[in-house]
Amino acid sequence: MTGRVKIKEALAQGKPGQELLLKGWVRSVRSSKGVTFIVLNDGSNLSGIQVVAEPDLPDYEEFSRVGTGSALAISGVLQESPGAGQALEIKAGGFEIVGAADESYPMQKKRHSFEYLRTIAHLRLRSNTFGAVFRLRSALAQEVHRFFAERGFVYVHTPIITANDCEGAGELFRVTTLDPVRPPLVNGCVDYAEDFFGSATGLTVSGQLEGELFAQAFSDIYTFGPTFRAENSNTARHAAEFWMIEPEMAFADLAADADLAEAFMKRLCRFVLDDCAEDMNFFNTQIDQELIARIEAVANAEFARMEYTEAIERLKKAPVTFQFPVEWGLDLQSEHERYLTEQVVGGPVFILNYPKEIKAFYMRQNDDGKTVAAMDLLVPKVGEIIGGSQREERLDVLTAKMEQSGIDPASLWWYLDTRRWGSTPHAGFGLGFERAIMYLTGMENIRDVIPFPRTPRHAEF
RNA sequence: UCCCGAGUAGAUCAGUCGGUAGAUCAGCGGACUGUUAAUCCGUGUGUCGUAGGUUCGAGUCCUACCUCGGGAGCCA
Repeated sequence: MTGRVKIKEALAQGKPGQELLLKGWVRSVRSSKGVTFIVLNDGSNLSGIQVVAEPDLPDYEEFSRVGTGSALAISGVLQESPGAGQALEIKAGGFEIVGAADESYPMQKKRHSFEYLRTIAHLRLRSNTFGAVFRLRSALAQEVHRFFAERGFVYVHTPIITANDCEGAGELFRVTTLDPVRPPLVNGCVDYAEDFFGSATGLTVSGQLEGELFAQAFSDIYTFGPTFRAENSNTARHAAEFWMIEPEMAFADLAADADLAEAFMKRLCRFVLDDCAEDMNFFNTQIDQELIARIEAVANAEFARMEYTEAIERLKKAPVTFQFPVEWGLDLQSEHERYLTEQVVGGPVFILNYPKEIKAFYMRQNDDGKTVAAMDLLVPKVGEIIGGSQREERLDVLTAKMEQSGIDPASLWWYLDTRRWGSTPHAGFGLGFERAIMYLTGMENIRDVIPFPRTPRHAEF
């Protein structure tokens, strides 16, 4: 007998007659007088493996009464299964109850609501759905790195603690070592000069600005790390802590940015279909029956490109009434985005060149004086999934935009320095990792694709 | 933060006109020689979210608060 083997390996590479040692947790027990079946799962796959025991097994009685949730070690022989539902199973020759679980184990064999499972986030990991979600999340993260590595992108770890919230994107979580009850004051305000970093600091809301600095030295870079927003938003799509992927390319314009985003999205779709097939089939069966067809369509699609101005014209001509107004100069609402991608295009579409008033200060001013080189990628069912832009590389234009936006250029002197010496046209985009997972799995709540989600009033586990 | 909905057994829910608490599943006990969320028989379970109020009487009506969910805004 060799050492412990993962169940996925045993099923993929094992041959009938082979002796195995398996370890995992009990998902279900089906017992009758002459035979007992236990589904054992060790997290390596969705299905687990069926363990068969007959009364000749030493301590058969104890085995047949083991509780759901128990940790077991099973030694036995792999054999072809006469029953339907699985090709291989293991005939138990010996077992050890590594960690017992009694009847108070909160997870039942039957289906639970996601709301209930969130209250036992430490145990929901042992369910089919969350096993599939977090296996896929792990595999997808590794694929993100492979995608960029193959293209020669440098992976940057941008700071998590930062003194700049200049993007104005969301509220900052404060980071401080000052006494919250009696902070040092100067002129009635908290004196952050006394604080740990000598200035007011918080958790990062984006690594983009630092990413741009790296792009001006390494050409092509990406960040992939945690991001924090202290917004009090209670929706299925918002979390206070989430992971974001932000590539940035020097010597690149908006078209190159869209090309990268298209290749990236298609790659992620292709990957989960090919390499997470068992889990994807589960999602397709249990969560969203059109999932695989939709992801397959995106993987094979030619992404359309449409000017914002044209998008507005199309929406105005649309034979449907929208809840929100459609007017050049206004931002697109979710209903507009979905109409464009689902009805007008029938597939993924980039909307390009938005009015400058509704976009961030760092986006590149177009020659028309009215728009900036921004892009949003819209996909069926969710709307916007990627947002990006070509950045303003001209020092004078950028400085003026900052002043118009109420940002003190002096506070971002280092950002402006990259425009001062060796400035290049450059572009990048941002993708919320959890939103990508939601899209690829059909899961509808961000709290169910983050292991231990942080949302207003929730930092448990 | 705003709007809407919900909170009853371990889980998911029903509860009529205000009259004193119910189903299914899980669990537990038993049966069963190949099951697949096994099946069959038997069996128990309650601070009805919290605090007030109306009433002879409140799970049910009223008020406030708490929590959760959905939608919106904001966004990734």
